[in-house]
Amino acid sequence: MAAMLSQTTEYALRAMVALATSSSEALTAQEIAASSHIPLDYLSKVLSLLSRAGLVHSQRGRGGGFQAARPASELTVLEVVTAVDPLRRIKTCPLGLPVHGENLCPLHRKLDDAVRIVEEAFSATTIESLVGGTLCQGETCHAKAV
Amino acid sequence: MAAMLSQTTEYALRAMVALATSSSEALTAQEIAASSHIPLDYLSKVLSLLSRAGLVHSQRGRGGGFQAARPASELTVLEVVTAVDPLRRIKTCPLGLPVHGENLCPLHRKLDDAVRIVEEAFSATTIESLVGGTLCQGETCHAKAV
DNA sequence: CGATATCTGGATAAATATATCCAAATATCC
DNA sequence: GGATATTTGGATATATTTATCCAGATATCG
Repeated sequence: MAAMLSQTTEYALRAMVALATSSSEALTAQEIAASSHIPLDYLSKVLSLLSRAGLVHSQRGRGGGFQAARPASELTVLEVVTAVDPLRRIKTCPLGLPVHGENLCPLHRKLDDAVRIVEEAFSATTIESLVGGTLCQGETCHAKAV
Repeated sequence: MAAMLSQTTEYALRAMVALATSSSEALTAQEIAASSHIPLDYLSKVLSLLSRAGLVHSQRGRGGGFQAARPASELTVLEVVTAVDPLRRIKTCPLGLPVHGENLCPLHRKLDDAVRIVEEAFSATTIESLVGGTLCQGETCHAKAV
């Protein structure tokens, strides 16, 4: 029953969209958690991953919070995914010894193809392109849903 | 750290390829487990799912085993995946109330797009097309890998 | 019918992902 | 400097996935 992307990935993307959407200098974890419906304590871990990956800057203490390290127009979905829960390309045979280049069996070549096309789609999608339609982001989701 | 596809899915596909590859009437779970390097007891559960979904026929007792219910040329990867661990299209906003049609926010529309293209790729891939290159299937994987 | 081989399915264990709790470090404000 | 707000990170709890164990049902063979 596994989704294609983990919950951690979903949270990381929501958080980056929240940061990209915000006009203020920085958002606290609490603010992001509230607006994006993410459990605060878990979000803290995810933001920590994003911080270590260099995608956000963090500031401790009163008045602190998180800021995107780069403009949303220069940040892709793939980078966010990779920071918290990388897509795993199949490079070697999962059954045995390493197999290089094109030497995967047809099954694993096809499965890797699927990962690759998702990778390509995500690398062509900026966080900026996810901002604007406020429907599933924050409170407005409930307001506008029917 | 989640892969895009679950271990269960990987096993189900290996098993279907094994059944499609075999020339004999039926394969026992033990034979499939050995040739495809799948834990026997776990494979039993997976084969049970495939059986309930009608993708394989099972026969109990001595001389029994599993057979593909349909020719491999008429069975797609998507059907196998769907039988054991369905891809979950995003149809409603994961944050709030149901949102119909095109009303997902940009983030979830993009994520659903990714699921959709994988779905399309898998529905265009037959199990038959996975048979033949024996590299990552069974013992030969170890033999030919360098 | 008895022995054997096999699937079926329940119970349980181990590993991993997700979530929660809370103390410590750090920065700001007064 | 003291009070407060915040990130950081360790410890633990819960849920889910994966794996294992084993008894029961069922079929074949002699």
